[in-house]
Amino acid sequence: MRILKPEVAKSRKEKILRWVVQQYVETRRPVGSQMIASEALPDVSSATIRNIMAELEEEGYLYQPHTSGGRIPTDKAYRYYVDYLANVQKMAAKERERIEEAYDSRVNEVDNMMVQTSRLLAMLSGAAGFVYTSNVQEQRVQRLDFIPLAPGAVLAILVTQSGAVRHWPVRTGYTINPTRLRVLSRFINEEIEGLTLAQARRILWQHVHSGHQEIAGMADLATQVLKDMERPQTDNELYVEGFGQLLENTSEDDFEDLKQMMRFVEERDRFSNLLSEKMTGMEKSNQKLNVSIGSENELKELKNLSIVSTACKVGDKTVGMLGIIGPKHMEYTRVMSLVNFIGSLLESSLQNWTALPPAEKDDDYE
Amino acid sequence: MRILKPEVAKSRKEKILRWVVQQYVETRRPVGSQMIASEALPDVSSATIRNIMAELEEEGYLYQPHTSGGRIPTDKAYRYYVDYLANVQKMAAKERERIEEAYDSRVNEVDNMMVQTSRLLAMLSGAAGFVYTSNVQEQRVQRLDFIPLAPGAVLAILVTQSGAVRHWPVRTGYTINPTRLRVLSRFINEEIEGLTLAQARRILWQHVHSGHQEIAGMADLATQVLKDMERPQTDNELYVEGFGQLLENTSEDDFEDLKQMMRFVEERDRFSNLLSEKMTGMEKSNQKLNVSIGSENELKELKNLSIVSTACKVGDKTVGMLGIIGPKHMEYTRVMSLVNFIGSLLESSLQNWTALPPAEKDDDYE
DNA sequence: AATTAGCACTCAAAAAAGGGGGTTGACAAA
DNA sequence: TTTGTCAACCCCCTTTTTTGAGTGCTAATT
Repeated sequence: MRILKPEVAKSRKEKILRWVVQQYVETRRPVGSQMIASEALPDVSSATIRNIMAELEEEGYLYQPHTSGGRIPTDKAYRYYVDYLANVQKMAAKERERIEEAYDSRVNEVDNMMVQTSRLLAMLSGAAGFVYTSNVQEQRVQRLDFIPLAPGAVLAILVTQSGAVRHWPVRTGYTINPTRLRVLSRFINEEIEGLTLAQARRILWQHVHSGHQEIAGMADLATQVLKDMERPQTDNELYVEGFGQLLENTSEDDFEDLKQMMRFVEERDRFSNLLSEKMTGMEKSNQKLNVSIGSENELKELKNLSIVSTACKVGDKTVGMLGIIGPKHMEYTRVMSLVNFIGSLLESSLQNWTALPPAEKDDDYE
Repeated sequence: MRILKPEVAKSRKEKILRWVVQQYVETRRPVGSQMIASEALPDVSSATIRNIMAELEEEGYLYQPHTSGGRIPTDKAYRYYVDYLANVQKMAAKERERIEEAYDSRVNEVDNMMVQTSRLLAMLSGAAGFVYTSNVQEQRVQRLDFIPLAPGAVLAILVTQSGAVRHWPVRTGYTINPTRLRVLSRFINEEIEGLTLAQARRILWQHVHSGHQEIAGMADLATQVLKDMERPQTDNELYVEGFGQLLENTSEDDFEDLKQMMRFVEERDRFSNLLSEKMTGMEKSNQKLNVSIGSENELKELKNLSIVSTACKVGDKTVGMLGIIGPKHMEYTRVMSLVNFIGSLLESSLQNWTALPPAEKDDDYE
């Protein structure tokens, strides 16, 4: 993979490439040979650097927006930078602590971990943060309960083993005897605990159709609940926060890019799909941290943006992803370690609620 | 209040003022006398119009950004426009239907009404939409239930009479017998149904301290639940969606304004406070639809933005607000009727779940 | 063979220099 | 009170000039 010859590479070519990337990320201006000569490599003349940069251009790492006026990194350069040049540094202990604290106070403060995590990501990265929970249909049921709300109305509450809670109101049209409701709930829980939503639905359908006695008279309710479980539920799976942050750290040049990006992200489906694909991809290759640079995303809307994401596991099951999306010219080293770290925080937070002794049968609920 | 003399006003001055506002909203360019003369008032010469516009300027309705080159409306003009000139037109029946449909399918599709409503507002207005739920502490409890999650962990579920559902995990540290949990739940519900959260907390505290038998041994749990109820919960009260929309319909000139606005909105607290104040203000003056134009907001971040909002009632109690926030030069007539309409939709949707026969005692839950 | 100095050339960005078009204020006439 | 007219204004757009950093190339140097 390492394309550049070791000797030259290590000593100069790589150094120059790294410098161009860093400089460009910092200043957002094409980098020229003089600048490098004077600030990074005082012992080498600008002419030499020009030669090297010409080589780098030929190899596809640099690119001149105009015949003269400095060069800027290509996607390939960023990729190389991320893969070989950016030392995936651990974050300073002090910073870790600071973040950890912020995380704890936020995540415990509010029931919705996902939103808070996205927000924290955004705040710390200066880009937009997201948390994506993988397809709910594949998650496993921990409990499905019903709370009588009012005559003719019941609140269904679904808890998955990955700790997500989903609730929705169900209209039955008629009032259900609360005792029977509890019986139903108990029955259902015995049947479906630990199954995926999809499986659970199948089982329940069978029972509804076979007119199981515990369900008798409540077929309506059961049917409705099933229908609601079935829904793609696209929306609640994806949390994106911090457009403001992103805007903040963006110059007017990127206005159009941002517009496009937002349009894309606000079509939740497309962004969800992207993340879903990415997730399975990462699962296959057993990758933990992923960086997708510009056109690597294969979506024209994202050609000037990068996504840094990490898979989020509970036990050995990938349950979601989280990360940030921001301009291609971002501080990869910092952001990568940040995403990495917050990912681990969320994981341990999830673990807290789910990796408890496998949901022991407390079916003496009666 | 009506400052302009009726005769002149009705016939010309107002007409010109209205025309300037509408034209400016449409084109975003200063409006000159010729334009008005040729397109709006062909029977009047441009010189006359100049005179009138000079008056309007003197009275503070118009303002010249440059010594020549047309005039643009001041905040005062927008205010006048909104108050007297914009006929608060009903929306076309067809459009109403269309929206109603969209609303139904979205709101029923997903458990989170608030987010969906915000999104719909954004989509239809082209600005950012928000829904704000007023201070949870004042909302009334419908139910508080517990679902055993795992040994040592319980999920608390709170349903308010305005239909909001809040849930959070509680760690007890030790496993609670589910039967006793149910007893507790029943006991609590008997005690606090219909009270405000604040009241409920007070009552519960008393019981915890007096060591009521139903609570015995579960003081830990109760205490934790109380603590969680007590939290300001600032975050879950405010939903803002559609920055993308807003960006979309914004020219590069407003970039800075937008940045400021987003910064402001993403500091949830400040925006919440603003809305909270606005809400009490509206409640006092018994106002239904409110429009705050530019500097009327008394926040420099919003000096170029307007907020159109409506109070949202369940029964006769104001439970929240919803509306849109967008550039000062928006189509007020359209947006106002839109906000109005969607407000009524949300209201009736809430009513559906809450104004049912006053939550009959189904305490035979046992 | 690699490096360097020097030179002519290129081109984007910034500054300067025109018009054009629409607007205004003023004033005199209707 | 309204209107016609006109000089002056000034934003906006386009064109031109200037400037400065950067490049490629070649010949000289190490």
